[in-house]
Amino acid sequence: MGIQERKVRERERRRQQIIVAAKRVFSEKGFNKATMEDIASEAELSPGTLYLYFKNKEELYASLSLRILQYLNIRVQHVNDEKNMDPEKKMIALQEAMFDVYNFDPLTIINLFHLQSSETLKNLSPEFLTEINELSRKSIGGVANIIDEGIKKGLFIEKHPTALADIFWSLFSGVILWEASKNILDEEKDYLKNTLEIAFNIFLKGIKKTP
Amino acid sequence: MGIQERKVRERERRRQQIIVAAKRVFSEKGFNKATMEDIASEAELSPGTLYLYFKNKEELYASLSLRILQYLNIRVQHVNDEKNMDPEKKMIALQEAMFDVYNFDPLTIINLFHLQSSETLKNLSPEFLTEINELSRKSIGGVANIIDEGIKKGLFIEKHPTALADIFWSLFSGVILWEASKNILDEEKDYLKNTLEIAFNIFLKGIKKTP
Amino acid sequence: MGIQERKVRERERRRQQIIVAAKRVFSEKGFNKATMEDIASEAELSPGTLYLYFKNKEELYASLSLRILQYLNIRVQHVNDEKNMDPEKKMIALQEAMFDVYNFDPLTIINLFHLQSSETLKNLSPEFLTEINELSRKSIGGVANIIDEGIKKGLFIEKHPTALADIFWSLFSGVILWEASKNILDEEKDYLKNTLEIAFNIFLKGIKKTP
Amino acid sequence: MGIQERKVRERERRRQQIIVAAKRVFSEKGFNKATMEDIASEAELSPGTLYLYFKNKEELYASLSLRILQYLNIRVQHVNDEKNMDPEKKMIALQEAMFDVYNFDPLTIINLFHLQSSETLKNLSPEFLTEINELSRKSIGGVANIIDEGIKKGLFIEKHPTALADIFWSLFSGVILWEASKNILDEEKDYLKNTLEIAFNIFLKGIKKTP
DNA sequence: CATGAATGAGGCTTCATTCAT
DNA sequence: AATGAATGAAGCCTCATTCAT
Repeated sequence: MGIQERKVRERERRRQQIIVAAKRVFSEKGFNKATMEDIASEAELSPGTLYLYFKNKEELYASLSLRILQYLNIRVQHVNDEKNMDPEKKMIALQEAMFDVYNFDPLTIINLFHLQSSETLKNLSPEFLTEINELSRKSIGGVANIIDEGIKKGLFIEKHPTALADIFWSLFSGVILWEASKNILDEEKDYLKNTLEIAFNIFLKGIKKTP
Repeated sequence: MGIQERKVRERERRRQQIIVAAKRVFSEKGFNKATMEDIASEAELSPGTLYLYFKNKEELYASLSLRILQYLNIRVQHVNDEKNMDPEKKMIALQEAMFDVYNFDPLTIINLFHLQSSETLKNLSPEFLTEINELSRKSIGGVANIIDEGIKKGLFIEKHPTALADIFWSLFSGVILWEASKNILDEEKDYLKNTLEIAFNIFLKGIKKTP
Repeated sequence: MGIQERKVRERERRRQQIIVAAKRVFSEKGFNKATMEDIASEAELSPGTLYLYFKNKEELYASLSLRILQYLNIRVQHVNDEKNMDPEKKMIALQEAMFDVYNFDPLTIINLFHLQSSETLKNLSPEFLTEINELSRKSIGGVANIIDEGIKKGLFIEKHPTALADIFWSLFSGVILWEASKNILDEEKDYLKNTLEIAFNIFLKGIKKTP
Repeated sequence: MGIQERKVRERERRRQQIIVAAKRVFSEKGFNKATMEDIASEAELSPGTLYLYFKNKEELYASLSLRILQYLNIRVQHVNDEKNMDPEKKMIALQEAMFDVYNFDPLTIINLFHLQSSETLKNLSPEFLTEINELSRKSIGGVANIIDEGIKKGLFIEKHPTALADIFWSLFSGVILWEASKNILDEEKDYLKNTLEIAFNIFLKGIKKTP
């Protein structure tokens, strides 16, 4: 039995090893410029080995995003499930959750938003599209729930909650992508955290009903 | 001289012809899946001809963005230059300007944001990077100016104006990319305009000082 | 106009150039061991060029067979169309026709039979399968016609003409493949022509009704 | 010693297990599309194990043919050894023998003829080539013997007996391959047995001297 | 200027084979 | 003996770019 378990653990470890390498390479070069060879050598494996763990380049790439989306999802639902917390507090908790997720793995979050805002999406297999789609919907649905609660309690402006949740999501991804992009344009200091905080504050203030 | 001029005009016309084709093809397939062959045949030209007008595929792609950025720039400066308009009005005028720019050429705007939020950026020639960088800075600088004015007049919250301008920019691009992406994920109705308007309202409300 | 024609001619010439090279390489190495690189360098072209004329390796391979099958077809129909020739004479004419086709391009005939008697068939695109199928059927149908005529005239044994035509075809391809194979097994003298003639004689004698 | 024997027996059993699996997989996919992995999993073994019993893929493939050739050989010699049977009867016995061999293991017979009529032959190791060559020669030699007897007794036409035996062999393999191929081209009914019988009859009639 | 055929580098992927356990 | 994960060589094919016409 022990032997079986160890195999499973080793397999998982190897998968991780590849994922870590892929994350680094994809982040540095982007999906198209990154080669499987690059990733293999970053992972100190042979190219063929990658295919024992991932069906193809696309699936490897999408795997990164799936993991982080799942994590994000859990965090959003967590906030959602708090019974005795008022919507505004929940929004702040949400902000913290998204911060955490970002900090947990910034490269992958950037990858995810790259994926979501790019051509690559068009070439993904339908299964992956569906999976990503569902996970995204779930997360945004969670956000929409919280906002809806606020609307119903007369705290937030009366707009379609999903639209507001979309805007929340757009703001988050927009800021992250734009700051990442600025880092490429000129390697200036990284203002991300600060900017993100201001952005969230503006959003919250913006959706609150004024008395 | 007339001949000289005509030549110049014809050259410019041909360039346009290519740009129009490129815009369509890049929008449909994304940078990497679009081939020079695709663009050539869309422009009813031969592949070789493309290289008489653009150094390479990358430069052709970036050219699209440069044009729209220049236009956006002009519109932003216009708003900026209004002497007798209070900052809040200017923000609304800005919103309208960005709407116009988007409507003027949605595909290219999406292209621009794809470019800005993507791997492709990394592979651009330094010259292009600089040019895009400068144009973006100028536009955002214009936005920052307007916001700064509002801050100085005690109308807007006291945050770094450039940070706020970045957020404004991020929100705009974030919403556009996310809506475009949703269109890929599932071909649902296009809520872009509506969402964008709500987003701008929230932003404006969010940066206004409450009495 | 001349220019157009010349282009067409040159294109055809280039196609031939590739076909000749492919024939040689496929004959020498067989479908699977032959690489596109091999063929390209035999044709003194770059690998990419092959793909301007043939969709893929498979199609290039099958093209060889199609050409010879078409030629064979014509020859068979020719014999078939002779009005004033008795069936036995026609059978002999048929034999000569098949000889001619073989002599016209032995390598390709061997290729054809290799193709037809091999696994490769299974991996061919459906279109090619259909095309080869139809051409083969036509040829064999022609043979069957002639045999049928003989049966009706009471000259040949009363068996299903298609079965007899199949046997005729099998004998032809069987002898050719077996002799080719013997040439590999040990480079002995080439008895093909002689053997083929005896085989045909036996066949003809075998299907003739004895008084 | 008992232990020794059991080991040998078990080793042989395992070899059989692999051969059976290989037969099935090669028949279904052909030599090149069949992977060692396929065969291993069909045999419910790991790929590595295959290499404990066969030097490589090629040798495994050829092994199948060797076995059936040996069996065929025995059957042919049997007929050959009949003292009190006239040549024509022997030819009929031969036909029955070949039928039996085919029925005993049709897939392998088809494999054998595929091998013999294909590119794969060229890539076989010299040792295997020699072995197959010798076995084939023996079988055909046996056939030639019988025919020679018939010729000497004035029953069969006066052609080189080996040539006639080659034709006999070609006819047999030709019909089998062609019918197998037709089954691929269009999954029509299987006329093999019937066709084969007619073919043999024609051959026999064709080589008999007419009074 | 325009063409478009040709190039050839390079990527993804497969799979026979090996070897540590 | 058996395993099966890992290897890495090699093949097919694409496509940005060039250049002779």
